[in-house]
Amino acid sequence: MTSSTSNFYAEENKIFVATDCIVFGFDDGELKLLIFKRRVAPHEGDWSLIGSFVKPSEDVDEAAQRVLKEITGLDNVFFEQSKTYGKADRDEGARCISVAQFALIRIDEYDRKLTEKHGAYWYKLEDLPKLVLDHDQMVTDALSKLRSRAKHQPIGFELLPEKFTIPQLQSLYEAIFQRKLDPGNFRKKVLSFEVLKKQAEKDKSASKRGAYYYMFDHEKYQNLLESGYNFEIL
Amino acid sequence: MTSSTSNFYAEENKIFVATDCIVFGFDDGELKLLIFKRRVAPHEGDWSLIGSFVKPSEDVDEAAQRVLKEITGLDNVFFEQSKTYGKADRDEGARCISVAQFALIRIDEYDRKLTEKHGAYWYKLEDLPKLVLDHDQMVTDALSKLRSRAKHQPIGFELLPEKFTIPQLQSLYEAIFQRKLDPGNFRKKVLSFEVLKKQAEKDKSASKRGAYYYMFDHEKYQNLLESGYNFEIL
DNA sequence: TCAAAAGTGTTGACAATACACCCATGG
DNA sequence: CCATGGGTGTATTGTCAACACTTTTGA
Repeated sequence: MTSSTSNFYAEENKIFVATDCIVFGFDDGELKLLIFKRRVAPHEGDWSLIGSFVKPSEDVDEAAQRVLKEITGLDNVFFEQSKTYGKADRDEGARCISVAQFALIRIDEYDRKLTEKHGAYWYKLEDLPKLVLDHDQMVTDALSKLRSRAKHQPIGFELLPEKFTIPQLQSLYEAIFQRKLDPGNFRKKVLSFEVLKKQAEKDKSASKRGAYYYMFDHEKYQNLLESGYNFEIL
Repeated sequence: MTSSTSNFYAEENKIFVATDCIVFGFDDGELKLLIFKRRVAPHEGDWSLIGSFVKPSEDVDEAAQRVLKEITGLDNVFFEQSKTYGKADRDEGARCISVAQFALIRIDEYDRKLTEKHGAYWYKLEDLPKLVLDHDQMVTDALSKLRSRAKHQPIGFELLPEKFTIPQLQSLYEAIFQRKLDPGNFRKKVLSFEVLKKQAEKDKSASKRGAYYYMFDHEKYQNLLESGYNFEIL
């Protein structure tokens, strides 16, 4: 704060702070987003991201965790801050800024009954309905952030089950970047990082031959990160 | 907001929102940061980033522009949002979240008298004093953001005077990335983008032979950006 | 036995790096 | 005339995309 702001510590300068979550999931070869239909005014009946006001006693990050837990039943979800939306007129109801955060969740783990109870659904990214306020923009921004992160760090793994095959991983990256990748080259690249542990079992669901399962080696990854390794995928 | 939040539209849920500016400048081959010594409580006498509360009637971005104008006299400064700091206990005075934004300014253009009047000074990045609250973290984060942006887009130009030489530009990038670059390769790379207009005059201040001035061609840059060109420097 | 997915190997084009070398000029 | 920084050319190395090829197995 500048030196001339002593009069600013006044109640009338306080404003609402919200957080909205852009929740990505991956299922059936498609990137999906968790949104819900508002059941209270304002904007009753409109589609919206999941969010909440931040309480004075809680961290902004905690607020996001709280909402997501409330709706999916999940703890310990991967979160990253996307961007803060601070236009004075962005919410016609009251002055309110919103800290957007994106989450990546394993779509096989969430609590279906809980989400349905809250009127929340998974939508394919391509056919999202119009969202309330500036939430469309939030999705666009978060998606581009997800892409740039996925390009340089293997965060994509957060969206897959613990055990996954290389072709599954490839299909995820194809969904994120919306383009086909060469199977041979993708495999070589991703294995060259040496952060995948090959399992003994195979997944036979997608082919007769079957594809070996792999697991992400968080420890090895941390070590490489700290020694400044550059994980450039694509 | 979730469906169970109607009671949240209550005055006691409002909190203070501030913005803090990480103001980078480039001078004398060094990256510098504009900070100031607080003259009012709390933390009187401590070094701090430049910032202000966001007024209920103004955009968060506007607030940053306002403060920077107040202290440097500059309008139309390059700004980018860095990150929002939302820990409940980050400011022991009052609950207050802060949206950090970094600015790049041409150090030859600012108003010296104005900054001095406000107790603000340019510090070399290497020997910054301890800053108030979580401002040290803000600087670290903004710096890493500056680096990743500078790597993929030529935002470095915002820090140089309108006319600059290739060696000057190189020296800026060396300051940003804290490592020496090969003059021949740097020149080739940066010219290969074809967004620099060569001028007729030379800068003779750094060598007897003199180096040609260049100017950034914003128009050409915009065109290339829109056609999806990848400006990867380094 | 064959279609289809998993996985391996090879190649050529191109980009990054290191570095040798010429240029211009003020002192 | 030479030290110094500006600027150009080139050889080597490494990386990436394309694609041919082999393996496996259920239907």
